[in-house]
Amino acid sequence: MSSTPSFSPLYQQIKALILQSLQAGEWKPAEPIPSEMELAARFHVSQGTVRKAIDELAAENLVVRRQGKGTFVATHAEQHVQYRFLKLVPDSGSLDSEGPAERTIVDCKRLRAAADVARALSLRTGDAVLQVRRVLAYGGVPTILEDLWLPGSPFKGLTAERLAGWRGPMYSLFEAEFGVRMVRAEEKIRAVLPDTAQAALLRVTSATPLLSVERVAHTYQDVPMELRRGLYRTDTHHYRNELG
Amino acid sequence: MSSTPSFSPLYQQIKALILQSLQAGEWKPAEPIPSEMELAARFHVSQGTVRKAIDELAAENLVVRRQGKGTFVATHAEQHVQYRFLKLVPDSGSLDSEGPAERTIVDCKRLRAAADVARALSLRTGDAVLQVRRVLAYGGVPTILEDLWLPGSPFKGLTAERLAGWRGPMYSLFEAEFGVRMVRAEEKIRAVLPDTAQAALLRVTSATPLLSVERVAHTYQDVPMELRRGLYRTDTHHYRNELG
DNA sequence: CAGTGGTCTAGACCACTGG
DNA sequence: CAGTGGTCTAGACCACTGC
Repeated sequence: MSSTPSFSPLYQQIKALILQSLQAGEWKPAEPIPSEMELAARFHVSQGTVRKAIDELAAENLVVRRQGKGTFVATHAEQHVQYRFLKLVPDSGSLDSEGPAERTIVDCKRLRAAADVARALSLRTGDAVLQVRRVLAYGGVPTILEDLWLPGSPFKGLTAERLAGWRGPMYSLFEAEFGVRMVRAEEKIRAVLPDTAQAALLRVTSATPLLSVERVAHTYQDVPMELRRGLYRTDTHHYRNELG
Repeated sequence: MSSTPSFSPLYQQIKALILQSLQAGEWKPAEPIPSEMELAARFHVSQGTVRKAIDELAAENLVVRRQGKGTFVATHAEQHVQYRFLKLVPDSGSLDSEGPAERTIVDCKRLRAAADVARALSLRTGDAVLQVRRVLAYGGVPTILEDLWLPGSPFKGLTAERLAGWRGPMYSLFEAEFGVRMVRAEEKIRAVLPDTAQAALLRVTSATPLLSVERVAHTYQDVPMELRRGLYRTDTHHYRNELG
């Protein structure tokens, strides 16, 4: 029924079209997308086909279904759990018994990308990047030290003040202020010892083993938009993972 | 159309019924389950309803769909990738460029469960458990040291010889010889320093930070059936995780 | 070729939300 | 109440597998 050429299941084509609209910003984060009926009419397919397309988008966390209300563009802000990508949890503390993290921006500057940073972000060595270093503390105990690198152009105008003044997850600032939506990420985890600067910021000795978590976060189309190197203290917290 | 009482969507009830059959061993690992049409007839529902039930089972990796052939009971054996639950990968090596692990059983004995082990396995302190210690090496380099605890009764008859003689993943031995199918697991990851015995087995100094991975693996109904504490060297490998 | 899972449709009805 | 997503059905046809 659709006029789209090529061959793949219809619902995949519909999914791709919806994805384009999401990416183009036709609907803003946390806003509803058109109803299944409307989309079915727009694309000249049955509601069931639209449904299957949206089912996949929902499974990939790009969109959130809410019965009786509609389907909404996913966001890192009002996410039922904040910090969607952070898997570090307190050892004993039940659920979110732990208050919000106390955040401190240690450093924030523009510089030219080193080779490894450039490669991770699909830039060329020497391209402008923004580097941020911050510490997250829980109950006064510094627990996470993060260095992160962002490509210069999409994040033009991002400053330490902007970061420090923001309430809520950093990724929701990226969405609201720069239109950059992180959709998927991959992490490489190692055990390391901190250098003296790192040890000082986390208030541990340099003989304390720490979790090194290197994350590359991607927007749509698997475009890498952030490199983040975290050092996690694991004496009071642990990295929690589910295996299916 | 179904006669099952209570209220939940029909396809959920069907899913539960199929799950019961899986659990009861009506169909063995790697064997096909009845076709959608047959199941629809058996349960007096439409094929579409069975389909949705099976879709969920497939999403949970309990079952594998193969177009034109049928739907098969998932197994840890012929899994397209072996070691379904092992997320440690070589740093540079592309995919499975790395040969199979060289496995060494260091120890295997029956003893009474300590409090922490008992709690993880939902046993009582002092209940019989089997404890195994083994080392996995890649290219002659010992990389993983694992201690694991299994509840005594389901694994009656498991010996070091049985383990050492088995080709393929340990979980596929559990399936084939003891009818125990691990379906889900959760891991708690920390950075630690090894004690002297651990350091010796991995041939590192006791100042080498290692990844501590504590896994609890569950069968059907979320019954815990294995506690596994792994120490991973992360100088040549890393723990890889995907975040959706 | 027959049998399997995979797609697509059209229509009915249910459950939840909000005005 | 009307509008949304969620379930269920029945039937047609497609794509892949193996005999």
